[in-house]
Parts: sequence; structure tokens; C-alpha cells
Amino acid sequence: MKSEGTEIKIKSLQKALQVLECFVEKQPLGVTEISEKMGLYKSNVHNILSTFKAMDYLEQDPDSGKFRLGTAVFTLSRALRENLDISRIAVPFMRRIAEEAGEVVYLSIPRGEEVVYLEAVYPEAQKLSGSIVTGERARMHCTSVGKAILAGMSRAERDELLKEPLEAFTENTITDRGELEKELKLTAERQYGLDDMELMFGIKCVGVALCNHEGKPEGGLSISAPSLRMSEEKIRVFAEILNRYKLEIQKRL
Amino acid sequence: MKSEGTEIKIKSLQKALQVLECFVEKQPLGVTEISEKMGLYKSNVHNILSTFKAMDYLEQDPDSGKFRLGTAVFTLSRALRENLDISRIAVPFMRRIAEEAGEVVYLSIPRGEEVVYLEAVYPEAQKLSGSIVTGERARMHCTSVGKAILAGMSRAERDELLKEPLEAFTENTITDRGELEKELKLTAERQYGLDDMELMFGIKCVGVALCNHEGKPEGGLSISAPSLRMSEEKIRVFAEILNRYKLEIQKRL
DNA sequence: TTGTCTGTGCCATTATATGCAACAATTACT
DNA sequence: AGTAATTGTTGCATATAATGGCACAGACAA
Repeated sequence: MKSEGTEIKIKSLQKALQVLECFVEKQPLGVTEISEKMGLYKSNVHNILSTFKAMDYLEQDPDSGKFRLGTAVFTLSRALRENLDISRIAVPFMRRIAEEAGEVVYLSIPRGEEVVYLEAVYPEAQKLSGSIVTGERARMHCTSVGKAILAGMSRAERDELLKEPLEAFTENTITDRGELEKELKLTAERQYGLDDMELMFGIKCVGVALCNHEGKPEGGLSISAPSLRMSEEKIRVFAEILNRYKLEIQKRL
Repeated sequence: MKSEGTEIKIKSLQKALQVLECFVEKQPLGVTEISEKMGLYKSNVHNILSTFKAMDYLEQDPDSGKFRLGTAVFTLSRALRENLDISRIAVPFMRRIAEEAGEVVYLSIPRGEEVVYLEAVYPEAQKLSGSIVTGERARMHCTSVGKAILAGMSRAERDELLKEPLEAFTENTITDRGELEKELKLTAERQYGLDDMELMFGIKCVGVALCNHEGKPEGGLSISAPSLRMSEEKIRVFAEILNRYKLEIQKRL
């Protein structure tokens, strides 16, 4: 059964979801604010928000009347995560990686031309709070895992994926397609991806891809740290750790 | 600004969300399966699923054609969690509670007549995987946190909330409204809620409510363990730990 | 008070989602 | 193999239902 019908069939649903996604950028939001931002009529937005509220996707502050995200989205995300067994497999190993490296470890999965961060494990030493990064997205050309995944593809597959222009996020971001190819060649040779402050200034990352038995990348592991704690030598050490556990995890995928 | 308009204004959106929620129970799902379960026409369901797919709320397996949840719901849930600062405040304390108690600690928040589990922290000894419970919901009358929250309310507030009949999940679940009142009186006196295998057979929980400066319950902490590790004495110890940290957390709410 | 925000309610018009049938592509069965 | 019963997908006319426009009520500031 082939399937290529990625089309918007129900415009009202598309619009409603776009309204819902406004809340990712900012919370709380009011009816008027959204209607202006999206160029819709207030009554229209009001109807959408009311319905989302009745379905628990939004909550409304009784005093201000403004809306924020509700718990239904949380329940959906649990169901999603339950379905991704890469989390279950990788997290125990991530704990050990975090201890060996002494830095934060991320698990991400490729989706389209982006990677989505699924899990974050902090070393015991860093008593940081919960993984806020979880659920965040980033373009592939400026992340360590993204590069590692891209490096494992054929040129044709890459061209298919990287249709959008390479956006710059810092002054280090690679924006030239040819330069990226050279970087990916290097990535493939040394067996790890490196993000040298290309997404966030002051943060460096080392990453590897996690592939299934067919060789298809299903996710990636990365170690992230402030550049001051990421010397040339540390990078080599981290890459060695990641590649060691990569094999362990891939055996179980 | 008053706000009481909790009405469904856009039926097609309600229907679409109901379709989406089918995936919480089971994944993957096909067009036909959903259309039968919901009494809708196949083309209708197909249009809904296609739109969700185009918006990244669903993914489709290229081979089987069946659908599963997509990463957009994950991004939304991150935004939701970011907004709930009770997580940020409580998680560091939960780590310490987990170590002291040697058992799993949950953070949940009340929503309507249910509690929604936000975070789970495991003790170092238990090398369990990620918090799958996160996002799950449970009725108040059969959970330790739920009872602790109910015990802090007036009888009128409780009657308003507990309109639905008290469903039984195990043979221990309290289903009689009068008996629940007695249990809640006891809960208030001893300063902690107890779930004595009332939700899941073999699992006992001790829980307390977390209230803001106005005394309104904003969440709850609970320690959960198999009944064999939950002796009378352990319950008292756990309750003491929880109440100790409860004060610390409430100061920061 | 007055002016200007907010979210909410109403209603006619028309844009749009739906119901239905037929299609194509798998899988299961004989 | 060959046939039957699945599956997801497509197109189209009709009628439902979302929209656009305006008016309203309460909150807040000047």
C-alpha cells in the first residue's frame, strides 16, 4: 500500500492547529492577540479556542480570560513516547554516558530535515532541573547528530532533504551547500559529528547517529557542553564514548 | 473578565481531536479501523488523518499505510511543561526525596476530577527507564495525591467535583461516597493520603498536596511502591519525608 | 464619567466538510 | 495461481457548518 497523499484536506483543522501552535512561542495568549497575528476574525479565533478548551487542549485563566496550553497535549505526547522504543532502549545507556562524560547527553530523532530532541540525561554532578529541551527541534546542518545522520546518506538523499536554504543561527553556522559537503565528508571519516557553536553561541556538541539493522538512522546521541569544557582532547574522548555505546544500542534496535 | 463559555463551537474540530485521541489507546491505527470505531465515513476519516499528517501530528507507515502519532504533539507538550513552573521547582526536591525514600516519586497536578502525572523521579538504585507514566491520568478518589487534595477542600467543593460515580479499578477501590468522606477525614487528620492498592493491584502510594500561598492545591507529590515494600512503618516514614519537602516546595510556589 | 481595551454572542451567507460510490493496490484464502 | 476481501485513496454533488461582520458586556485606565 503506497502512500503519498500529504495534503491538507480540511482547511478548518489546519487553521485550528496553526492557532494552537501559536502557544508554543508564547503563553498566555488572548483572542485579540491571536486574531491579529493570524489575520483572522475574533469570533473565528474565539470559536477555535473555546473548542480546544472544551477538549482540554487549552486552559483559560478565569481572571484575565487569556488561554494557555492544556493537559490533553501532554497525554498525547505520552502515547507518542510510549510508541518510540528507541527511548526505552537508549535511556539506560545515556545514564552511563552522562556519568562517563560528566556532561549532558541528548537523544534525538530525525524527522524531515530536522532533529527532534526526545530525552536529556544530566550527570549526577549537574543537579539541573527537568529536560526542558525535550520536544525542541533543530535543523540538521547545524547540529552534531544532524551532521552524523546526513553523513551516512547518499548525496541524492541529502539533496532531496536539504531543499531549504541553510539558515544561519550563529556566525559559525555553515550556510554554503558546498562547504557543508566538505564538513560531512570529514564527519564520515572521523566517525562523529561536531557542532562548533553553530546553533548556539558558546555551546559545542559531539554526536553520532543510531541506525537500525537496515542501516537507516533512527536517532542520534549527542554530548553537549560549554565550549570551555570542550577541548580538542575532550571531543575525541566523547566521540569514543558515544561510538562505544552506539554499538551497544544498535544491537538492540 | 468572566469566562464560562466551555462549549464546543466547531464540531469538525471536536471530531478531529476525538479521532486523534484514538491513538492514545492504540497505535498504529488504520482509516477503516477508526471509521468503524467512531461511526464515520472512511473518506471523512481519511481527510482528517491526511490533514493531521501534513501538520506533523501523525505519521504514516509507508508500507502498511497505517498511522501513528507524530512529533508535533511532542513540541506542544514541551511548551506546556515549560509553562508549568511547579515542575521546575519540584523536580530538584524530588531527586532528594527519591534518594531518601529509595522509591519512585511522582509529581502530579489536579485537573478537573483527575490528577495528571507530570514527572517521575527514580532513585539511583532502580535503574529504570524514562518516565512512561508522565502524561497519564487517574481519578482522584483512588490516588494518594487525589485524596490529599480532596481532603483539603470543603464538602461543597468536593460535591461539585465528584459528580461522576466512583469507578472501581480494584477490589479495594472506595466506591461509596460516604465511605470516601470518612477516608478523607482520616486523610486530613494524619496529613497524608494513602492509596492502598485502590488503583492498581499490588501498588501502594503515599501522597501529599502542594498548595500555593492562597492555599489552593496546585499539585501533589507521591511515593509509590509494591505493597511488599510498603509496611505500616514505611508509610509513616514516607509521609514524614513528603511533608518535610512539601513545606520547602510550597515556600517557593 | 468616558474611552478603549478585553472576551463573548448572534445570525445570514457562503465556503467547506461530508456522504457515498467507485478505484487501485495489498493481503488472505482457496 | 486465481479469486475474494481487505486496505487506503480519489472525485464530486449536496447540505451542513464554519465564517465574517457587527454588536454587546465587563474590566481597566485616564
